[in-house]
Amino acid sequence: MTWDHDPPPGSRRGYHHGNLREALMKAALDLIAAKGPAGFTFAEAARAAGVSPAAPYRHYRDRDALMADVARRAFEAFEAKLKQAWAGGTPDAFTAFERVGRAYLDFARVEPAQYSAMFESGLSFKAFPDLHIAGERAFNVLKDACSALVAGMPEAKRPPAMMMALHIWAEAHGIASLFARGDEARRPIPMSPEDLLDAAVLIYLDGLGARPRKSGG
Amino acid sequence: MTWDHDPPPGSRRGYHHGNLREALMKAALDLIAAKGPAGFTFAEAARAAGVSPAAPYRHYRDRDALMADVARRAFEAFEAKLKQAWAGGTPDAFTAFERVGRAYLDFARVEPAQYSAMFESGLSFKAFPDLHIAGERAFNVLKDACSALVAGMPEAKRPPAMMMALHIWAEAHGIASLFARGDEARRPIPMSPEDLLDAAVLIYLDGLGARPRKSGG
DNA sequence: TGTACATCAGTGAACGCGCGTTCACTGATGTAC
DNA sequence: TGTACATCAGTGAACGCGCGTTCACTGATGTAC
Repeated sequence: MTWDHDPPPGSRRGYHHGNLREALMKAALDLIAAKGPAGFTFAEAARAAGVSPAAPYRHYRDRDALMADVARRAFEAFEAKLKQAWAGGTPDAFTAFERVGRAYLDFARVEPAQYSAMFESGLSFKAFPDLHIAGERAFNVLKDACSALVAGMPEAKRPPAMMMALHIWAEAHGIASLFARGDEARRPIPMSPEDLLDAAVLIYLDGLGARPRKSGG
Repeated sequence: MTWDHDPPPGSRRGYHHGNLREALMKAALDLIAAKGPAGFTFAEAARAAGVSPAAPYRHYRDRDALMADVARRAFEAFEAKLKQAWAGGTPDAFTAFERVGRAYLDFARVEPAQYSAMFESGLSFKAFPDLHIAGERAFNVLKDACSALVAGMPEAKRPPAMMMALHIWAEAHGIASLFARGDEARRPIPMSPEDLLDAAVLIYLDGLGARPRKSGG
């Protein structure tokens, strides 16, 4: 057995990097975290990965292609987190739904660079269909949760899950990008973003008549 | 009388530009509209304004200072539009409130570059206090509208205007930046952003118990 | 009304820098036999 | 197991380019008298 294919971090590498794609994505995320979604260059990512400026061209056509790959992977991680929070709607849809909301903001906070890559990179969905698909899949977690949440309501009063999901998404994204970001552009508010979203979701569900009545009102 | 101080657009100018500050801001807005908030340089703005690359330094310390001035002016225009839509809460607070929501999205749509400058420039509020103040003033229009809207409710059930304003703002901003933007990063949805926000506000106000009952429900 | 002078708001040339991209190349790896 | 060879994934030097910034300068404007 040999460790050549899996060098410990920081070890000397030979002529071939071994996992440059991965290293470039990590470098890109670090640079996004430090300087915003527009704040990295192909050359800089190469330097951070410890290779010559020409090396990235073996893996990506240009900077945007690298960015798109980063964003796609971010959407996949985001989808996984939301799914995990939903946990099949256990113990009940309502509880699980609130957990999804908190998971949304959590992701934006813990992984601001990934959040930026997904929503602030300015990449065209036409140019990167994979990205579009990955984004849809993450959104569908939210939409399915909405469906499950209102499934118990009488059909006539049941709101469209699509509309509901768009409302919740917009609220969560608005809060994340205005009040929960990690950089200097964050706007200070007199409460936590999590509490703010929690309250918004409660009020919204009350408005729909979709909240289980616990003690009247 | 002379027209020297107010040259018709396109006319030949002399050695002095006459209104370079204004011209630079306009150039910046055009470039933001074309290439996003990160998509312009000091040199490019100078070129667009028809002056040498050194000229802007007589008016702005650097690119960020120009950007901040653009954003500050955008906030002022935004505040004016929201105020105009609110129109003192006439004919009634509820009607006026919905008008403010539509005005919000309208601004984001008609002036995507200004919207970008306000919310996606990534400028630090610490570094540009004027910008912070201008943003607060625009926000206060929304907050005052919220106060007026819930003024008729019994005090015990009245929600805090600050929370309410943050909720509405986040929803409007989320919709604007996800679904109503002018560039390729817009996500297509099966309804108009205006209708989406309208519905969200109605449901939210119902949840608060702040909507006037017209025909039961 | 004219003149001298200070100040303002431009010019244009120059600089160093980092970026994107190409190129011929080369070391390492995988595979056919 | 060994060898020849194709392919892969890097190097490093080079290029043209636009940017930010500085500098001595200069034309236009405003003002004191």
